[in-house]
Amino acid sequence: MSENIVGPGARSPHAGGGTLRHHAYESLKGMILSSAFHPGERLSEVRLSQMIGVSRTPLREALMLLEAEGLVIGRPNSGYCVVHFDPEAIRALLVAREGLDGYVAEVACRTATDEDLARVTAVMAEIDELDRRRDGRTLETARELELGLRIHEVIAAATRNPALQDMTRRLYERLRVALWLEVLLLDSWDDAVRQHRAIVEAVVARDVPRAVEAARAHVRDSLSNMAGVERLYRERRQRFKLPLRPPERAKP
Amino acid sequence: MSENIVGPGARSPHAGGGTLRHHAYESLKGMILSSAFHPGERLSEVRLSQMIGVSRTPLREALMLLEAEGLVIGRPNSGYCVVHFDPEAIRALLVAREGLDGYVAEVACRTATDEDLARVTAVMAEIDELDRRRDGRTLETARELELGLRIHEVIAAATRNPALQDMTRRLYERLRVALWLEVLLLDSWDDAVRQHRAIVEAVVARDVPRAVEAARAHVRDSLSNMAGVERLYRERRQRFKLPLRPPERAKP
DNA sequence: GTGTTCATTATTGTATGCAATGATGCATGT
DNA sequence: ACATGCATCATTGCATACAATAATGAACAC
Repeated sequence: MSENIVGPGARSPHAGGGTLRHHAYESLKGMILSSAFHPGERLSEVRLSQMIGVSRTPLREALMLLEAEGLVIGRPNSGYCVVHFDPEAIRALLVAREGLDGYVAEVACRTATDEDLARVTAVMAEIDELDRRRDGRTLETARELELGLRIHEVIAAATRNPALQDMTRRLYERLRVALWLEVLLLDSWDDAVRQHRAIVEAVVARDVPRAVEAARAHVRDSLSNMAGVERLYRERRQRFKLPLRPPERAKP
Repeated sequence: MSENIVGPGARSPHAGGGTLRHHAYESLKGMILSSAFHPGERLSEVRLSQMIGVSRTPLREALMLLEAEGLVIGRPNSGYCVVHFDPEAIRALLVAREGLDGYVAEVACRTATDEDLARVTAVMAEIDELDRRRDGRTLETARELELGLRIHEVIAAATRNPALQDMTRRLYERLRVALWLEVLLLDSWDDAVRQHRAIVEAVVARDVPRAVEAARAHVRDSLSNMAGVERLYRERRQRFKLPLRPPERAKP
């Protein structure tokens, strides 16, 4: 559950598991990605340090790491807040993702070992398996999201390129909330399965043009879904009476 | 001179100019990018804090930011060291750059405003200007590098996509030392001018396929140069009696 | 009623002290 | 001579205390 995308192989910053900074980092990231805070909510250092049970020093360091990853934003002398669901920013991230995923697929076609492809196939099999069981209408949104990320993770790993893996990992982490909303609010699972299968088949066949196009089409679909996600999200937010961009302070 | 790639518009982490952390961050980054330390050199927190004139706390935070950007690496309870010039890692970064630059060119063709294109043209004019003056064999390596980065910066800005700008900025920062060695050790200026012109013309003409191919070819050229850079670098390092990978400690 | 000013308060930024962990060198035994 | 174990030392990780800055609210003038 605490697995990152592109789990082992792409070290998270100062990966040491024993340190309190690492603990604070993981805890906070988990809270944020599981929507424990309202979007845009202000993050008080003392409150968080008490919640997590560490001093302010490691907590501040964790906050800075998370800012570097784009999950929180902070202005000097003004503290940090959770990123809000900003449709425009999400669209920009998705546009970037279209290029990155396409290129990752392209490189993976060329550099993947047979083991890499086997791993990709294995994850795809898990997706199919979930798809079969799902006919009974069992709600497994969390597992859907997890597998949807995993398939991209193993494809990125198949590039054997740490830089590409890193960029992929960062991008998906920033998109995670939005993707979560997508699978939660929209029922895009069937399409997702089809598209993932198309990507996997093309990569396994080492068919570069087809893989690139499949990967890009997948993201474009996600992009066109975002309009609907935004609408549903706006409704939900209104129900909870959350302001649009809560802490947006005056800018000089 | 303290201008980042993708200067204003892409905030550096916790961009506040007044804080000591920011000062420490900028100072350290400057030192590293100007090769003030040997590659792989160990960075003692107390020594650095005395050099820069701040306490350990903001310095530690600056180090963590730099780690997140890939300029230093740190292992828990063991401190930080400057990244060493690792040809394999550089190649991986350049492979990633090929995809990113190609995609940036593609998006820029579609989304650039006329002002954006004017800025691109302006920087290209500066390059041409430098090229003309340079016939007199005046050595202006620093300016060459600066303009070489700037042209990519303004093209990235022309995408109007913060995510792509951010990824570009990060990638070029990590590559900066390698690119510096490239223009310093090899005399690749003439080729670079030609390639930059090809990219600019294609982007200004909004010719997507040509722009993508030009951008990619430029990076591929850089990639094939790296072999030579590595050889020359190895010689230089040997002259200074620097070990290959200084602080590589045993891994369990 | 609205806008402005100032004092209060809360929160962040920085410095320092202590504890814990890893590195270093020497002595010792084989 | 080489390896092993131990003691010492340096350095990092963390917590806390203090200073500086920004947010908050009340009082006041218009």
